[in-house]
Amino acid sequence: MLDIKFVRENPELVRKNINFRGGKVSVDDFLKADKEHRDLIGQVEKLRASRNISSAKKPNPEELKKLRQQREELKKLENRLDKSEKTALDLLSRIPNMSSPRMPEGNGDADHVELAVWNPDRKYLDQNKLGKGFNSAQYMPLKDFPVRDHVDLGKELNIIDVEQSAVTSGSRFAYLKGDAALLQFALFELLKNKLVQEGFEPMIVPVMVREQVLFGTSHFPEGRDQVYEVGTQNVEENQQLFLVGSSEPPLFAYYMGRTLSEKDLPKKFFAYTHCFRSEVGSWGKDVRGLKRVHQFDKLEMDALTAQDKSEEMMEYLRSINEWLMQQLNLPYRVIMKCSRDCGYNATYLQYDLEGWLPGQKEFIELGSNTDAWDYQARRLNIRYLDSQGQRKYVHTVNDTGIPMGRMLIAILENYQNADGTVTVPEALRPYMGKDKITSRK
RNA sequence: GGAGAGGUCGCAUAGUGGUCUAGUGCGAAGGUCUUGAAAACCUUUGUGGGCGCAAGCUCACCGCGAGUUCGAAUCUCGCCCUCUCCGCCA
Repeated sequence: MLDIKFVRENPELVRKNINFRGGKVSVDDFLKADKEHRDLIGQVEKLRASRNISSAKKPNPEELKKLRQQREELKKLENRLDKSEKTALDLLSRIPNMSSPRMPEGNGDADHVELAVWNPDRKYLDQNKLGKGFNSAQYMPLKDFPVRDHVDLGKELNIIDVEQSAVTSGSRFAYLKGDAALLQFALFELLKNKLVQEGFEPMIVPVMVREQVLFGTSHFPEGRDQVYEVGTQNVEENQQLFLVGSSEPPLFAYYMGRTLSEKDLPKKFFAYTHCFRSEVGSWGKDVRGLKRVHQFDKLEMDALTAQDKSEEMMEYLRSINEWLMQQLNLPYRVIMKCSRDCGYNATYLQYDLEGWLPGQKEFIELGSNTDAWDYQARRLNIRYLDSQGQRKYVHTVNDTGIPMGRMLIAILENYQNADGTVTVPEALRPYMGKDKITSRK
């Protein structure tokens, strides 16, 4: 969340930014609750101070009577204090992050700014051509035969089964078999090796976490309906656990409450986890195949940086995204997301990586690269001591890395051949042990 | 699932209702001494919030949350975590 003092001192800037981002929370409501809270703090502390003085020594019976009365008064005030604090904090936590000056204003697809467009044959598109009104899809490669989508292809090759998953689990699940499963492992190997070489720390993390963790990364309160709650029956008493939709919450929460040293920054790490998403609100949309499922696997890259270093980190993560796509020889673009479609409240600036699908003739989102500035760090209370001994909040940057299911879609559609086989991308062959996926019925 | 032990300032430990404004040791920072260092000695040493231009004043924090009390690290209840043992188990 934002620095409470910043909001008090710059209500106009914050209001403008909420509007820019299409938020609904009212700054005035917050300021009012905050003022009430601070007034109550003053009253409560005055009472506590006088009590502390009176109780320092054993009071006489007459004083006791007075003090008993005072206690009741204090209790009432303290109740009001708690309530006002919760109200103010709840409102504050719903205010979106301030936005990068680079973030374009807009509502959706037409308003994102293209940063790079690449295809395997012609490489980068001239930067000067990018911009509003340019249709980069026309630059992307097409097939000269009827293209099957990943669901048909997966069925023909007997490597993706969404019929049996419908029986076992319902809609929005999939079985990956044989070469599809091997492809996923190969993708993991390719990026994992690169990240280890780049000095990222490999992590295996809990995928069931407490509310506090999801609040910390600002997936709560606003994104709560996207998250699965675990029933309490087989869980420790009074524990409400949630299935994560991303490894970002448990990864960042690993450093929750800690003060790091500036010389330990940046910290780069990655995790490979299942991700669970309810997808309420998108019922009926993208229901086919692997595109939007309740459970998928992800290799995610995250980083903690010193202040003023997160933008650099974001570019670095983007360079890894692009390295991966170029290793795989997949056509893609990188876009800068616009103000009313830039992920969640924590976003300071967001890039999306989109792969090209020659069958659908459209781009598919393959990942988000988000600079959250100090927004998550403040909630998670992750700080560092700078070289002057000043305590500061770190900046957090997170990047999807590889969303396995969707990357499979991109590979299957781009690498299919007219005869129904799929060529294995060269970079994955060492891990696949073959160069072609053929039907194995 | 059952039984027991424990959780106090960076670390280690003391503290079982009011000089606890949490003591002591270690560590760390500064200083004295020294050619330099070590040792010794002296001083300092947490986090967060509110008020204030500031100096400063004040509140909260002893795993977490409730409660008892004029007053809680200390008493009561609930919970969490760690360790040991039994049971079950990949």
